[in-house]
Amino acid sequence: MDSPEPTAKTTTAASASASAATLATPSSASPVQESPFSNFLSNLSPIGPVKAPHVLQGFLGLNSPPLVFTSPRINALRETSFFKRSLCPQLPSVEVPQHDDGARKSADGPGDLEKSDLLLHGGLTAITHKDSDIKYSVQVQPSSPAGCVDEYLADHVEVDGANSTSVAQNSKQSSNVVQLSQSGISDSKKTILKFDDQTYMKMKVVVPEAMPGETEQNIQGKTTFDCEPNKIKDEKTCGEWTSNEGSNIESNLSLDHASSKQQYEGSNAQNDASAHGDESNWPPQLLPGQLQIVQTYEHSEENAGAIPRALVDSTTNDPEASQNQRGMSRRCLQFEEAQPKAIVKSTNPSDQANDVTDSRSPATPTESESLDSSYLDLSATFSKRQLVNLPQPVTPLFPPRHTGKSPLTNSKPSGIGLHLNSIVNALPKGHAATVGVKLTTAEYGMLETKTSIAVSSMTSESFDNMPLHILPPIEHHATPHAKRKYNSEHTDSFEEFNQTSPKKKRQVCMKKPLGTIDGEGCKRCNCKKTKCLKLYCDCFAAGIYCAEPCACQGCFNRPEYEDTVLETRQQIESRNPLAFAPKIVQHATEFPDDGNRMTPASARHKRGCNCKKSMCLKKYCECYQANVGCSSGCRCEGCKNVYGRKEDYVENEEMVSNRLSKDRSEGTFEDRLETITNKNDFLHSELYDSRNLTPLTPSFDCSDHGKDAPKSRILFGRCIPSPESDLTILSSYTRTLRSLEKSDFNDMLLETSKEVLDVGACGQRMDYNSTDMTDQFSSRCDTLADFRNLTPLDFPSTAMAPSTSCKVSDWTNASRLQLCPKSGSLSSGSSLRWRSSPITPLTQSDGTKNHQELDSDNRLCDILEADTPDILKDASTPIKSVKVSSPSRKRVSPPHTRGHELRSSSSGALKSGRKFILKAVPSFPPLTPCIDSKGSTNQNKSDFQEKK
DNA sequence: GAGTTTGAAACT
DNA sequence: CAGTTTCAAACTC
Repeated sequence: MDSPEPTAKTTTAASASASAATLATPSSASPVQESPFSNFLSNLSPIGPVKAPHVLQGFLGLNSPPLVFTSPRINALRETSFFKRSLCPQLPSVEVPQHDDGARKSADGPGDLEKSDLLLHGGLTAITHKDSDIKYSVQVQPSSPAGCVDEYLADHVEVDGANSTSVAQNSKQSSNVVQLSQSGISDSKKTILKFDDQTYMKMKVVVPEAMPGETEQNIQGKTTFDCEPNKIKDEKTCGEWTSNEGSNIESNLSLDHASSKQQYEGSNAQNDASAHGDESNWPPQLLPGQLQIVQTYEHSEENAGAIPRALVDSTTNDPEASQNQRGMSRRCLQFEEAQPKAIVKSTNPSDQANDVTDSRSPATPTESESLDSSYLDLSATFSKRQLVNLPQPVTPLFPPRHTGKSPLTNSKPSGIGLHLNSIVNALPKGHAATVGVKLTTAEYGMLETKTSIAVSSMTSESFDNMPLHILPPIEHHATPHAKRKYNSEHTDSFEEFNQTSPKKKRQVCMKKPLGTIDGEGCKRCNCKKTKCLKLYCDCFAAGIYCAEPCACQGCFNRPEYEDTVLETRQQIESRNPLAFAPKIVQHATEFPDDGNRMTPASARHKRGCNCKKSMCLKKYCECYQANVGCSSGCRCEGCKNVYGRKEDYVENEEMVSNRLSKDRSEGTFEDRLETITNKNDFLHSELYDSRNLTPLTPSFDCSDHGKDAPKSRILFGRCIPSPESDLTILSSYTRTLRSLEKSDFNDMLLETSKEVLDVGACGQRMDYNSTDMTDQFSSRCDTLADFRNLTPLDFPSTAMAPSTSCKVSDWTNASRLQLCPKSGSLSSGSSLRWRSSPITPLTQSDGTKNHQELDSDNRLCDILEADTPDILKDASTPIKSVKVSSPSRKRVSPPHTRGHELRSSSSGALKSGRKFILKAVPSFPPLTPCIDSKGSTNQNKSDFQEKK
């Protein structure tokens, strides 16, 4: 933890080369915040005073090189560190001033240093994530407290000054930085905003936001934060920029952090250890992010080197490109370059930058960036996917969850859980889609990140439609991009709140716009005693910030109190992981076994209602309020729910279970599939139309072409073994997937999807082939249930509970892996995808061949699964989740046990789930809308048949 | 708009 | 886990 200094020493000593030495020294200094280097730097350059701090910071980043020399690890990291260096310059300019100030302002004592170290570590971890995925950016922010950010920034700055690599950028930044430093912290911030244009402003904004979120953020961070809003407000889009760009900044920060981290680690083994320790010690918010990051880092380490380079290159290039693009380009570069790795290591920013910029096609700064980046990321991810192993590199997604803590990260990750809730409750269709994406990203890490990215890219357009200010923590914003766009569009709202802009996490609940679907969008709460920090508050429960329309008193559910909100969320989630999960889930049980029967309301309330006097005919009843029928989970008395009585539901379940048993014995698999598909389509259409619950983003809808969306939902529903499965969630995921398809990403996905489908088919075959179909199903169902349990989600919740995510994220990741495969087995259509879910290429022993290939697609599935799990979990089946998956995504848990239990319990739902699974398979073709290309679905189907 | 009813959330 | 309390929305007037 405290080792930073030692590391610095080592680094300095090691840094024999002049450039390396300069860089290294700063880096070392930056962590420690010691001024020797800064002084030295100041002396060297006229900018000195300003740069000195920057240099220090930058050097921190630079230190990595020296560090490299010092520590054996460094070698591995070196490349990354170098890349990071290049990257650092970009960020540094912005952060450096803050960092320096913050460091100085903050107690100079060792404690501060430790903090910084911790932060740095967190940043490093975050960086690793970055390398793997876009998510990293998000993670970084969330994970790293403001202090961390500052340090990182400082490092970057130093790097800029020190490194010649990113000359142009550095020059720009350095100038800005210098000015800032001179002006003073607050002034510097202001100036930064001005200077930064987009990127710089973003950086500052991000930092301040992050800082404010944390309790003890550096004074600088606070000052910046305070100042920023005003400036932002002044600038029309300040809020927007912050929010939108926040993602970029996050990415940048994350990158920087990553670079610093790597360097840092490389230089000091101790630092690494300390870093880990620090991570553990970090504030809860940070911890989750860090944890996630760490995990991802581990996975991504292989790729880390390449990625960092890419990042660095991108960053270097970014300066040249528009600032907005920078963030995006970085991400994109990371992904894109990650594969190429070789491309640039560090110094040749221009070339890479050019490439990046070229690749990008920014329509508008924010949007274009977001979109472009998303696309790029996607492409990168896909390229990775091609390898099948990609998921790991992509890893960064997790951080988003954690992001709840850090504004940036929060925005992305948190989105999921909250989104789900919000979506279910009131979010517009578009939101739902986003939610799904977010969820996936947040919890599923790499896969999620990819998907999220893809989604974000895809949805970015749709995001415009997304007015909701979803709490970041819960939902991991699929991608910063989406946020960006969203923010830009909704900046006004943000401005109102003042804060907000940067924080992506929760988006303030737009007055009514959100409710586009419902009309309400966000309910206006009227909390008086809970400060809108309890589930009593609809806004809080939905993962959104309270907005003007709210009549709440003493409201803390506002961006200004993001930290408080996140903490509270975590607490609530700790008590009930599903607290923020969507309440409405679709029941598999209702699936039309007969084929003709469509349960208009397949959706059900997770926990069910407990009405005694309202007979479920008033809005007191949550089921009624959600326009869903009561289910066996309800404890209502005298249920007369017009959407479906509890009694009827129970009967259905029984019938379904009976039929399933029958079908198994009698019907041919294909026939079933056909019938099922037909039914499903119908159901989907109904559900989709009837339900407000699953708001699709327009974009998604478009992609789906209407039909597809419903189908996809249906499939998912089928996939869900348990009656409780959330169609809505699934649908959202599918939508996201679809959106992805639209994007460039589609091609990649299609290929992968095909493979995945094949795999899924194989998996299904396996299942079917297996003598005990039921067992398999049950097991799968179990796995799904496990997933549910595992990933309560945050997706939603996770999304909602990004903060809690730390724990959740870990297990969720594992669960995902398992789930994917299992899920695949369960539900044919969705299952295929899930199965294929790359995450667990292997998870399923089913022996699917190319799980890896599938994995890429599976990621999406995973995401979906992740979402579904939450729902599922919540939903009826409290199946005990068996921790299953290992980080590697292999299935650890034995589904059988569960399956066994399920059998024994033999709830109709389970049975129905099985049927669904079979059905789902056939439905794939229709589902195609989902991420997977239609062709892929067809192939899957064919494959499946063949296998049969 | 005030008061009552209701059921979920929170607490014990 | 069950019972009680608290809370805010839904509802009524």
